[in-house]
Formats: sequence, structure tokens, C-alpha cells
Amino acid sequence: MNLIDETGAKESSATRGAYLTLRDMILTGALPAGQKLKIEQLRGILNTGASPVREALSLLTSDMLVERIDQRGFRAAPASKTNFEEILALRCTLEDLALRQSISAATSEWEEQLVLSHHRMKKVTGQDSAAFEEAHRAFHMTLLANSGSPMLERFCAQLYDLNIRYRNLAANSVTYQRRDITAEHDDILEATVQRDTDLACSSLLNHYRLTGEYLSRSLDT
Amino acid sequence: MNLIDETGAKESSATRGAYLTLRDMILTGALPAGQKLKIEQLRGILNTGASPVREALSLLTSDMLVERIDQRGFRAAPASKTNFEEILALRCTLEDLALRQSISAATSEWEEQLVLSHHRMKKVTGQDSAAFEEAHRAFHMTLLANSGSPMLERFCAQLYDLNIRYRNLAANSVTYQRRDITAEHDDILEATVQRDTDLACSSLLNHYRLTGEYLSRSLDT
DNA sequence: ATGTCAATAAATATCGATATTTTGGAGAAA
DNA sequence: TTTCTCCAAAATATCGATATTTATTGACAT
Repeated sequence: MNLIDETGAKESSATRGAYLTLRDMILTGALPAGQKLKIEQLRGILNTGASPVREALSLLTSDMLVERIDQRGFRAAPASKTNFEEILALRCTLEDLALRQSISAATSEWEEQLVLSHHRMKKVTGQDSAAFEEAHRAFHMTLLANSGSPMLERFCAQLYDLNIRYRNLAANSVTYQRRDITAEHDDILEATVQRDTDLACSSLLNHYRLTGEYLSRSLDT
Repeated sequence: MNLIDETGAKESSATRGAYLTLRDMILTGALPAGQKLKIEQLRGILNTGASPVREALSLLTSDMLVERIDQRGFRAAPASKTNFEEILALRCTLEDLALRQSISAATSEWEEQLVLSHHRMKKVTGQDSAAFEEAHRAFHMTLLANSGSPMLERFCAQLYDLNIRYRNLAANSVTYQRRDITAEHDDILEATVQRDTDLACSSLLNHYRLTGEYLSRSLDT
């Protein structure tokens, strides 16, 4: 059987499809934190065999989105205020480092990618929220993409996603307060392009901490 | 069939067994960096089915010891001088942070665990090298174990193992220079117990950088 | 020689069936 | 009631077979 997706392109593989779907379901909260992930049940949702499901879950372990207990199956990673605050703190440390390294190795090519991803993000602001999320992620990752340290970037990307997850969890209970995020992004871009390292980093961290405090509060309730 | 290992205890699971064995083979260099990891071939070595092998390999992805390319199988993570230096630099940053946090949250209980793991390490120095490696790892992880940040500790543990791998790769070509590592460990322990944060951190980083320079040189050839 | 393309071989990915282990609960003993 | 033990049900883990994809080879035209 030749699986064809809506666009007519061949799907890469059942495992990859399962991986992407499950990842999304965990990040959006469709699979709640701490929930047991039963193979049979997921087989139904993803309509595929047990092997791709198991393999996708094993892969999600890397992203700290799934926990595996030997002989006892998988579960969605638990969530807690403590864990959220740990993520925020680590993220601030690592992104600060990565942004500093990126700026100190700045090239005009990187600068242009930055302007581009910022532009693309602005363009989709307000409309499709999924498109904005994607562009927002791309902008932030581009900021760090010149650090010269792929592993550091990987850690940051992981932490970014884990943070998004908490944002989604909180979004269910409280409407997402829309402060002037656009202005914050503009400031980060501007300072970075000017290669004002300290200002860029403090803007970035401030950006995270503002959201962080808001989320932290909503996790109390 | 009930698999029983040499000690008479039940083996946890085929997947876990495969995971541990493969991990060890990659860390020790028995599976060289960059090598293609064919399922059938590994099935032979581990004598188990394809599913546990694939799942173990997927799990090893978390540790950055295996790369997975969709539809094209698995390979042992490549190694390079650049990669080694990245690991060393990241490690220094993260362990410095973790040790500072550990010391600032120091308790007498942690202090005692530290003394214990140091003692156990000294006890096996010189004899069984595998036993020393294990005790050495335990000592270093205990140093960080009080940081209050499980994710940070996880990152450090990952980087520690990746570093060990390079040590093993280099050890094949050059005899391992035995400078006074014992004294270095003593210094780290002493400063930590005294809660002299700066001295403890600089001793720790120095410990890593000395080994690092040595390894870095041997990777040139 | 050299590049292209189809046929073949090899390897990966996936399925369905089965063995093994854990879980939950009913009933017996304290 | 509480605690234990044992049995059935559920879930996980694993196997062997097969489908699908990628890699390789060699004939053929340039």
C-alpha cells in the first residue's frame, strides 16, 4: 500500500508521522501531562501498527516529552510549576549564552536571515495562530542559530518547546494576555542587528521572564 | 522462555539489555563513530529480535550517541575535534552552573554522599578500570546532584558520557597520561566541602580542561 | 571512458500474532 | 476491617514474516 497524504506527496514514514502527531498532541495538551500512553489506544488514533507507535514514543523521549518506564510503558511527561520554573531558568541561562555567542560571531548573512524571519513573523501576526507559532519559533531559533554550538542550540530548542507546552496548558484556563509582544520582538531584533549584546540579551530574557511570570501565576490556581 | 542472566536475576527486558550493550559499545568505541548500524547485524550481536534493537537505537538518540535518518536507518554519532571542543566548552559552562547551585543549596546529607562517593572512587583507583570509571562518574554526578535542577543534571550527564567516549577513542592511539588526577579530585572535594564555591568550580573546570587539552592534541594526529 | 536506467540485491520499516509482565480484584486468612 | 494470595484481564514486549524503500550492479547508448 502506498500511503499518500492530502497534498499528494508520499508520507515519509509511519514512524515519523506518528512522531509528529504525538509531539503535537503533547505540546498542545491534547494528551494531558502525566497521562498513560497506551499503545493500543494510540494505534487507533494514528491508525498504524504497534511498532511505529513504540518507536515514535521512544524518540519523543529525547525531547523530554515522554517518559518511558521499562516494562511499564510510556506516559506523557508530567508538568508542575517547579518544572516550569526550572525550564524558564535554564532557558534564560542557555539562550543568553547562545545569543551572546551568535552576536559575537555575527555575519551579514545571519543578520539577513534574522531580518527575514522577523518579517515573516510580523506578516502572520494576528491571523492563523498556528502559523504565528511556527514563525515565532523560527525567529527565536534564528537568533541562536549563529552560536556555533549545535548542541547548545538543540538544548535551547528543546527548552523552547517545553515552554510552549506550558503556555498551551495555561492558555486553556486563562485568556492569553496580549501585551505588546510585537514591540518586544522589535527591540530584540534591533539590538541584535546593532550588535549591542547586553541590550539584546536583556531584552530577550525580559521577554521570557514576562511571559514566565504570567504563566507561573496561572499555574498556581 | 524466561531469560536469566549470569547472576540468576531476571533480565529487565530485551530492549533495555540492547540499550545498555549498545550504549557501552558506542562509548568504548567498539562501534566506531559514524558507523552504519544495521539492524540485522546488531540482531546477531545482541541475539534478539528487530523490534528491541530498533527501540534501543531510538532511545540512544536521546543521548546523542546515535543518529537516525528517516527511512535510512541508524548510525553511531560521528566524532570530530570540533564536536569534542563543543562538548568541553558546554560542559564547563553547565557544570560550573550546576556545582554553584549545588553548593549554594548544600546540606550535610549531600556533603556526606560526596565524601562517600569520593571514598569509593579512591578505593578502586588503579585496579579494575571499569570499576574506576563507574565510581568516577558517580563522584562527578554527585557533585552536581544537589543543584535542584534535574534537567541541568541530565544535560551534564549526557555531556559527561560524550566526553568519556572521546577519551576512549583517544586512548586507543595514545597511552593515557596519568597526571595526578587523584590530587585534583581531592581538591575538588575539599573546596566543595568547605563551600568555597569559586575554588571548587575553578578546580573542577581545570580538571576538565587539562584532560581536554590532552585529548584535543591527540585528536589532531 | 562515462553517464543513464532498469533489474536486482540489501536494508529498512511495518504488520499481525504471540509470549510475557503488570494490574486489579475477589475471596481467604489474620 | 486489613492484609495476602492467587487468578483473570489488560497491557507491554517481542517475534517472524512481509511490504517498501534505498543502494548496487551492469548492460547499453553516448
